[in-house]
Amino acid sequence: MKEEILNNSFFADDPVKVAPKLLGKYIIRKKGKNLIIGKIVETEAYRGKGDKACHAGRFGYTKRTKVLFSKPGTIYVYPVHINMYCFNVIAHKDKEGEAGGVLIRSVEPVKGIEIMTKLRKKEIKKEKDLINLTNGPSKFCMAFDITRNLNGLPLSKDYLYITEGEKVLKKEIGRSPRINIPYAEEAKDFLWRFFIKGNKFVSK
DNA sequence: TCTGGGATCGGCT
DNA sequence: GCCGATCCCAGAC
Repeated sequence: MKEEILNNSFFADDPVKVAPKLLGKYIIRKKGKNLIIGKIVETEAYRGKGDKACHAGRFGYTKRTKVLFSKPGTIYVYPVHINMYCFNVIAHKDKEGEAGGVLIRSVEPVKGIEIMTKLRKKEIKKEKDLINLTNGPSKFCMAFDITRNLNGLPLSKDYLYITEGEKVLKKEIGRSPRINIPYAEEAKDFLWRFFIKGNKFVSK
């Protein structure tokens, strides 16, 4: 495992290229003295222009979507339903008017499992309970205490950051259409979901 | 094991 | 008003 922190240039590219590159990376949440660490095992790319699944593509520049147009490496958190959030990192070719991001769909717990368990208000009795802790975009947000007060902030070693983590080979990466975007017309068939093949913490 | 429905917030359609 | 980049539980098999 490499502890080197990714810098913003990592995210200054097409989200469809950044999304698979994030697999195997460690996402780290700092809460006081405690660290919560997860290995990223599933991501989805959302490209601004021409992507009807992406909020920026559907609605243009609005109060909610303006964060998608901000600098690569910015945090985008938004409520998807009641008390549930999704976490994205802004990724695009750092040019005026560009928008896009990468959704973290699931992670494998590496450290701080007791804290995640408390935040999720769950108990771990079987292996299945452990998998259920972080194998979905909103579950991951709950387990990592990611809420909308992080929306619009940059990734930072003070509270939330991503490191090199583990290397993932190309042949280990699977891809599929994105999940739960039936309204996105032709964009719902784009193979913009990426995951580590065979990893138990992948959501489907 | 699988499926359908409820939750009851918040931004835009 | 409408409905979602979701989760969880109850009830059916």
